[in-house]
Amino acid sequence: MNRQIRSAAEDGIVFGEISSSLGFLLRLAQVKCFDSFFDTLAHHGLKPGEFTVLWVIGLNPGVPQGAIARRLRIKPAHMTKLVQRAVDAGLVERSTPDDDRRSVHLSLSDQGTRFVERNKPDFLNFIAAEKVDMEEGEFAELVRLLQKFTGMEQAG
Amino acid sequence: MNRQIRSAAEDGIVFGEISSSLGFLLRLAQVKCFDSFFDTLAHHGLKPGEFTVLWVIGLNPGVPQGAIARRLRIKPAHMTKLVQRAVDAGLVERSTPDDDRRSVHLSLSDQGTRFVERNKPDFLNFIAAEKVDMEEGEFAELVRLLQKFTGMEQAG
DNA sequence: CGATTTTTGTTTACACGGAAACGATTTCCG
DNA sequence: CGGAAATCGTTTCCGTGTAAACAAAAATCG
Repeated sequence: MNRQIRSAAEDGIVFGEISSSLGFLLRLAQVKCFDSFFDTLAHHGLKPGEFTVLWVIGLNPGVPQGAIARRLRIKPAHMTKLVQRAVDAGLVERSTPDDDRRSVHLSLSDQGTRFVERNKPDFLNFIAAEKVDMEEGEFAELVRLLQKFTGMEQAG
Repeated sequence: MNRQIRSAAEDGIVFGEISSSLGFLLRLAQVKCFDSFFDTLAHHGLKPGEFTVLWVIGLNPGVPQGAIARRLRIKPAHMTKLVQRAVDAGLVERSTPDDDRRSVHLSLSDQGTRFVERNKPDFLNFIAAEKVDMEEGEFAELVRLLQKFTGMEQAG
């Protein structure tokens, strides 16, 4: 018998060197987080990226749309649609400054501010709860290393 | 002057607690890996997931399609198309075992085997090169923690 | 055995995100 | 100044991945 075939049939699938690939592991980890996010926060009708954008606008009122897009690695075409939906929902307000009439600056509306404030606890609790599967120190270390890898150390 | 607005205008955007969110960091990290992948391996005409599937089929010939989909977190509907393209490209062969005629088992064709063998070095070099931005030990630790988080420790 | 339920993969319809082309403005320089 | 180039955001079009409904086969169970 070919042991490799048998083990595959038993779902003992072998991954080889790819199981040390950062990109591969990141995707698996992200899917896991994503699933967890929806299990926990689906009832808010929010997707992770949507809440993140609201959150960042709230912390940086008047920020140029393009600046957020660059920092969050959201492509301009997508950012336009994301912002459009948020404006339609009454959560975000656009303004065009006189000193550069190409650009669009973003702020939360009063309703948007209340929305973020109201959902903030759940969102932060979710961040805290992500670590359930790991030992405390290891989770902190994982976050630290990812911050370093992504260059997010200094933006807290 | 409002310091927060000024710093935003200078792109000194503040992220607050979200910069410790695992999901947020994973997305940024994945985008970074993704960009790096295309900078390095675009000329192969491969996307990361496509090569990964070929790789895993190569290591587990005759593996059921659904088993790969589950382990790689690829949804069945997507898996069907992915496999269809690989079959159309002559890289993968389907077979329906007699003992379960619902299922589909996958193997690399001769051409697919040669393809994986030929591109393996570049792919593995890419995995090795991902660590350029970090210190050696930290990169290894990051991989270890992600393996633990995703439950990939034992599948190497 | 025969009807119901479960499993496996496919089809269809759609949402998300991106590339390319574009319009509007600003900046750069000759 | 004035034309060329760069920047900023939007629009259009398309590829990718998903959910839902489906078809076929196998397992379950009365």
